[in-house]
Amino acid sequence: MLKISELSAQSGLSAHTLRFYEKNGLINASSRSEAGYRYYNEADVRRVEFVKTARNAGFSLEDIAQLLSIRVDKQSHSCQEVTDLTRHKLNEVNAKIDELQSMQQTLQILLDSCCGGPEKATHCSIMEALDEGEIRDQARSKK
Amino acid sequence: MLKISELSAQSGLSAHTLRFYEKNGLINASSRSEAGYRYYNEADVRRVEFVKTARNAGFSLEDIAQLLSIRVDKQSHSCQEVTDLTRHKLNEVNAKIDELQSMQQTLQILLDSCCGGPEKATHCSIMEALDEGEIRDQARSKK
DNA sequence: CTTGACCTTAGAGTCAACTCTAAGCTTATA
DNA sequence: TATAAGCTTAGAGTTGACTCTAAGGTCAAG
Repeated sequence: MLKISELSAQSGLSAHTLRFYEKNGLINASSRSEAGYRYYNEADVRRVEFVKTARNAGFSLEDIAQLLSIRVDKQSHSCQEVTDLTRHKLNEVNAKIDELQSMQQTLQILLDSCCGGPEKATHCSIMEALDEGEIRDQARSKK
Repeated sequence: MLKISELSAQSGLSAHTLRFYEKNGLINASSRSEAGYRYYNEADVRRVEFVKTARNAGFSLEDIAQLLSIRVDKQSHSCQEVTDLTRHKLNEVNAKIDELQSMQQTLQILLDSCCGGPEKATHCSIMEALDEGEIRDQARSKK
């Protein structure tokens, strides 16, 4: 049984974050000491690791809550539900990458166009490009 | 001279956003009617367009404030300042892309590994992979 | 028995970039 | 002249994922 600081050390998540995840229904300490201290058993630790792994894969806490509810009762859920979540997340990630790559290109072009020296910015080609607005408009994701 | 709703229509930014930008020192209406209505002249409109363009390129509002302060007094600033800002932003964008591409790969591998069918999730390989934590750890950007 | 490290809670604060609300003027149209 | 559309402000709310604070209880070592 681990105390919260021990789980924190082991998992790399702060005690604050562990409590925050608990408040949001993601994890739980399966028992408490008389004084109310959280004690985590092996299953708790595995659940925390699951959350960490899913978070690393890019899932939001809300997504993870869904994945967890599937995890505790796999009988009642299908692979399709899991792939749907995953595909949806992948689409989001892809959209974000597209957006960033477009910015990357723009910024690279700007950088390449400018001398970058100690010259006065009076004729700086970056400033000119921004002034002209010659940069293609870009779908910006809202959320 | 444009009223705020007219500038809004022309620029595609909401009146709310225009006021918000003003509150943050990015833009200004160079004059006001007797009743206090904002009136934007051509220079104002150009400044708003500059902000829009810079935002599309990926600059934060804080970056844009800096770019604007260079813009109004190019004599006192060098190309290097401008490229520094741009390079810094490019580095941020590149880091974010790396992070997202790593997620993309992970998610794609997960998706490829799972049947995605109506089968019960009892042996779902995505759930298993998340359980095993076999997914490489990933630097997650803080801000 | 005291000190200091650790634990508890509810709740507030942070970040960025909006987005919206309320309450009250102003202006254009019918 | 009445109505509706549009403008003003200060200030609060949104989102996601934390991060921190305050006020207090607990526990092990010296």
